[in-house]
This record gives sequence, C-alpha cells and structure tokens, in this order.
Amino acid sequence: MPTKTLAEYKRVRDLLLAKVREHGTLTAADESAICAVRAQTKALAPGADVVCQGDRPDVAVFVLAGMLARYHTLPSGDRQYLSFHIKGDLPDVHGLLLSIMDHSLCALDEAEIAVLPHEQLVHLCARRPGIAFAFWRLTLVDAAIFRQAITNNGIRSHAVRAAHFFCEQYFRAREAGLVEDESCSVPLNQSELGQALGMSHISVNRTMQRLRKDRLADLRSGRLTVLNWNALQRFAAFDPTYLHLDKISKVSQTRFRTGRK
Amino acid sequence: MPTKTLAEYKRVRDLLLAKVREHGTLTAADESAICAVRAQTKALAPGADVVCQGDRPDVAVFVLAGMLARYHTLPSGDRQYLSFHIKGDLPDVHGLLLSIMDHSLCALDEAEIAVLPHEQLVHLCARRPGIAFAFWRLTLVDAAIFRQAITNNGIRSHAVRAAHFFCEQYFRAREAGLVEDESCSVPLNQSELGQALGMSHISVNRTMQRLRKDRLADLRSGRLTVLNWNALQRFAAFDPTYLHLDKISKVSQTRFRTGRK
DNA sequence: CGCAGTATTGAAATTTCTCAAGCCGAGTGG
DNA sequence: CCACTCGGCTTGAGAAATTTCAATACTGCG
Repeated sequence: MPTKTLAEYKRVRDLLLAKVREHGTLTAADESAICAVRAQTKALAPGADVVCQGDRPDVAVFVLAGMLARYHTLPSGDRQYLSFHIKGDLPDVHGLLLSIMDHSLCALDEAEIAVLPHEQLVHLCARRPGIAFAFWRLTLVDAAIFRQAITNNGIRSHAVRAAHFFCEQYFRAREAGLVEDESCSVPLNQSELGQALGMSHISVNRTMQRLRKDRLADLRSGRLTVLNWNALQRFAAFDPTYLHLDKISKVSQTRFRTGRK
Repeated sequence: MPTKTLAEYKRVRDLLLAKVREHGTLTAADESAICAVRAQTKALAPGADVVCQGDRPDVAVFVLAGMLARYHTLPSGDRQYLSFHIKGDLPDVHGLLLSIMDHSLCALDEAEIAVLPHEQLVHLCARRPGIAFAFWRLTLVDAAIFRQAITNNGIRSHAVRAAHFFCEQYFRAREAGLVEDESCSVPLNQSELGQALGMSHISVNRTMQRLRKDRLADLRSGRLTVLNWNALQRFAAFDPTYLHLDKISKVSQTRFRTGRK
C-alpha cells in the first residue's frame, strides 16, 4: 500500500474518531473497531450530486473537505436547500435506516469525501452500543438544526433570518477549526442563499447590503466574513444551545455491557 | 394491582410494541424486553406543557391519545410550531441523547401520555441493537418530517403550503387509524395554524376559504375534513415518501448477534 | 477584449401583513 | 328566554414587505 494511501487512511480515521468522540464516550475496543472501518475517498466537483432523491444508497458520506448540501427538488424544479455540511460531518447516516432518499446531497464547491459502506456501519452499531449512540446522537443534532431552520424560515424577518444563518455557519465552522481571519467558506451565491432561506435573490441582495452597512457580516465570492460577532449574534438572537455541543448526556455516564440478553 | 391498571398497562404495551415493530424487526427476546418497560400514564389539559425549552428531562413521552406539539419560543415570545404528534408517536426520544431541550412540548387538546424513564430506554437500547435501531429510525423519520417542513414553509405558496400540511396530518392520522368520515382531529385554531405554517392568521383564514371553496379540505373547530383526497394531494404535490412507511431497510435484513466484541 | 456568472439597481406588480371592526355560536347568568 | 360575553372566524382597506421584471455594473478568466 503506497504511503499516500496510508496517510489518507490515517487522516480519515483520525477525523472520524474525533467526530464520534464528540458525540459519545468510547471504550478502547470501540475505538479500534472504528479504526477498522474501510473507506474510500472521493473528490467531488462543484455542483456534483452525491446521492439523489429516490436513490437507495448503500454507503454513507463523511465530509473531509469542502461543503456539501442537502436539498429538496420540487416537481416544478425549484430547489430548497435544507442543510450545509463541512469537514467532519456525516450528512447522510440516516440513509442507514431509511432505505429511500427523500432528498438529495450535492457538493457546493470542490469537496472531498470518504465513503463508508452501510454494511460496515450497521455491523459496528449492532455490536457496539457506544458507537450506535454516538452516530444516533449525530443525527439528532442534525434534526435540531432542521428544527431551527423551520423557525428561521418561518417567523424571523429577512435580515434576522440571514444573520441567524450566518451565525450558525460561522459557529459550526469555528468548531471545526475552519475559521481564519474572522471568515469561513460559505460557497453560496445570492440565489442559492435565497433557496436556503426562502427568499428571492433580490431580497437576499438587499439584506446583504444592510448587514454589510451595519457592519455585521459580509458574504463575497463564497466567503463569509463576520465583521462583529457579538453584534451579529445579538441581532440574530442566536443561541447555540440547539447545536448541542455539550456532549455530556445520560448515556455517556452509563456503563454499557454488551454480551448479555 | 387493580384490573384497571392492568388493562392500562396492556394498552400501553401493545401500542408501544406496535410502534417499535413498525420501525424494525424484533426478536422474541426484544419484544419481551419491551414488555418489561414500566411506564406511568398521565392525562394532560389542553395547552399544558410537558417539557420546556431548557429542561433536562429524564423521561420520554409516548402519546396515547390527543395531540402534542413541539414548538420554539423566541425571545419576543412568538411561537413557532415545529411538529405535531398523535397516538403512537414518541415526540421526544431525542432527549435520550441530547441532554438539554432546545424546544418545548405541549398538549394541544385533552391528551394522554405514557412516561418512559430514559434510564430504562437507554438500558434497553444498549443491550438490544434491534430496539435501538427501531427507536433511532423513529427519530430519523421525525427528521425527514422536519426537512419537509423547511421546504413547505420555505418555497410553497400559502395555499399549497396549507394543503400539504393537511395532507401530512391526514395521512399520518389515517395510518394511526384515527380517520373517520374523511376527517381527523387537528386541534388548532387559525392563529396556531399560522404559527405552524409561518403565515398570519388573516392569511390562514383566506387560504382556508379558498381550500373550502375549491372543495379540497376544511378545518372547523379542531377537525380537519378532507373533501377530495385526490385533488388535495395533487394540488399540494404531496408525496408521502418522506414519511418512510416502508419499513424495509438494510438493517431489518441483517442478523444481529449481541455478545461478541 | 469579451464572455459568463454574479451582483446591483429601479420601479411596477403582487402578496402579505396590520389594524380595526363586525359576526357568529356556545356557554352563562339574570 | 334573552342579554351578555368570550373566543374564534370573517371582512375590508391601507400600509408594508416582497417578488418580479428589466436593465445595468462588476469580476475573474480564457
């Protein structure tokens, strides 16, 4: 096995381990079981679909670099973006248990993913409750983010809505270590931003101008710059509780014993 | 133990078993483990909160009768309804792994719930992967419903949005055996419907009039009547795939063996 | 330089909301 | 039996927000 591939393997393994650790308490055996997972890495071109609405995938995606997005396609062809995923995210573990995709997943920029066969993951979860809980939890955080999106697109005004969205993206990017110079990658143009936030691209444009003028945030050529984090967070009434970064939960305090009915 | 309580126990047990079976394939041992779960039943008054944003619950709720709703409360006091839950639903299993509630749960009408201690559920899931997968899947279907709500409130016009919402409620009620005479309970007034769909109560009113005039659906005093299911479904472009009623998935075809590392 | 995609602008058309008032049916008490 | 009240539904109209349309800049790149 060439060195390049070995380095690749270690990179994926370490990132995956780190992610699972974020969501649960693992035993040494759990960790080595995760290390045994074989994944293939894959480069994606901007706009490329990874899985589509209606597919029955047999692998899960693990984001290594770039940004992926989930979206719905309506019969009219219109698109609604649902969520955005960065390094360390597993945007479709749910495909593990739901056989048919109810939405699509695409790359927004040059992205890189690792592909984890469902078979291996199911096997892993079936015999290691600690790992199952961690993956499960990860999908629950996803769900919490969806809930927030409902509220965001539902009752918040355009400006607050965009601000809240930027808070979320920036906050998550920071957690993933992807913020540099108060800025992070958000590879969306104004039309796409509109398709995420349920507003026209004209409204997005005018909203962006306002956020820029008020020195809160700016989005230019796929890069989000936060001009004043405190002010932005206050303006958006952003409360990161829903991201559930406090991994402490009942489960992690419980001792598991596999092996007994 | 008085007969009444025994009948009560059986009722909860059977409903829970049925729900879990919907989401996975259980062994006899799994089933008897579920039967061993002890739950308390509880009556709820309309409007009563079950858990609130910020709480750290140690029980999960299982709906026996009536309707419960999840909602967000904004600093302004405004409310956004997120999802609605009927007989057989488990609207907060996610509290099992996420320690802090990012939303609230309330009863919309006279409701009845069973209260399942997290401790028992975690224990159950930790040693019975089949059960864990079933509960996990249930939260994934929830997430799919959230995604649909994002799209619904995001790009669909008011009339289509309401129609789609009614399709979902009616379809789920029918699955749960709660439809009678083409109608089911949806105990919301027009203001609350607006808080679910992200529109003002005036818009709701005008939209309802239109759906009524077009002989699609009607909502009066907490009861939704579908006047023409096919037409309503067509109008809303309702595709129930996202409810994932096809329980067949990779997992249910896999044989699990607990007990080996 | 010119192209393509993106951003910006202005103005009209439309939708949606807000406000204010009236209606209606169920339940209450005189 | 009827007046009264309450909550929810309905209506109209003006105000505000948002979208649509159309045209004009800007920018990076071949």
